[in-house]
Amino acid sequence: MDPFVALADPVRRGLLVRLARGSARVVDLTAEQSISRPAVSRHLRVLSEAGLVTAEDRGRERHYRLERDGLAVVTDWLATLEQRPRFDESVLDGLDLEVRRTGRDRRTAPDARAAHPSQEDTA
Amino acid sequence: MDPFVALADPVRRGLLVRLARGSARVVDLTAEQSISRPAVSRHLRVLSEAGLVTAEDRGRERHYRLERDGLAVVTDWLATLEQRPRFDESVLDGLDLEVRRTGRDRRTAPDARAAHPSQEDTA
DNA sequence: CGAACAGGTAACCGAGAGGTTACCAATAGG
DNA sequence: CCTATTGGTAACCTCTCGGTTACCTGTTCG
Repeated sequence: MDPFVALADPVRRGLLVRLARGSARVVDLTAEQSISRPAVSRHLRVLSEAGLVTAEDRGRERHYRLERDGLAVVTDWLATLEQRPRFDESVLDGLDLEVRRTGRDRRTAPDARAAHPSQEDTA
Repeated sequence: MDPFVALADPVRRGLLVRLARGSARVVDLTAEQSISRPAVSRHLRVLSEAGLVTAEDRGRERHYRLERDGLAVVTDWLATLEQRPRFDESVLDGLDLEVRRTGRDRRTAPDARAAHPSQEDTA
């Protein structure tokens, strides 16, 4: 299960916030969520399959716990996004505009658009 | 628009990854996504409303750019989750189990469950 | 043993997400 | 000026998501 999808639901985020304070049983989690217990149970299953929580059975009750390691895949992805490239194509992009304008006047270098390929032919 | 929801879709994440390399036009983005341009356009709108991208009109084309500041709300939330509480309730939780077991033998302190309130009465 | 409690699953249902095609406006450029 | 290009929007359709109620199993304990 995709952890990004798991985090998209506000109820599930609420459950995670609650579990960040410590493990809890399903009934306890349900009491704070104003939705039915089966709904909470399914949300917990999604979170579990996403690797964001783990469950431990103790007799007739099941204790869910936040699995912080599961957050790594999300934080790592975000970290790569925050890294700006060694050479931002957007400057290329602006440069491209200049070339094209010049091309309009000089009527040369029509291959300027090769910089950002818009292959309509393949589509 | 909820940035968490915006990040839940793999196509949108792909768009963000692409934009992390530099700004791009809609046709360019569409060429890499194997879905129709209107679909890409709507994804971009979602990302824009989530504050994850910004658009700049240049003539007839629109250049989308990654808005790294918009990621902050997500990363911040994740950061709070990763903070373990000064006193984890799960130890309380384990302690609670002891008390309850003792209670079973001694038949005393039935209010032990007050530690984790399961108010069925309110439901 | 039998009642109460904890919790998962199944069946069902309405709303919304995401895809497509068709259409439109605006700009670029021969 | 006329056509191609860019890109947004509308209408439509399907499928999944998230909710509920009903039902079941397993554990606890008087």
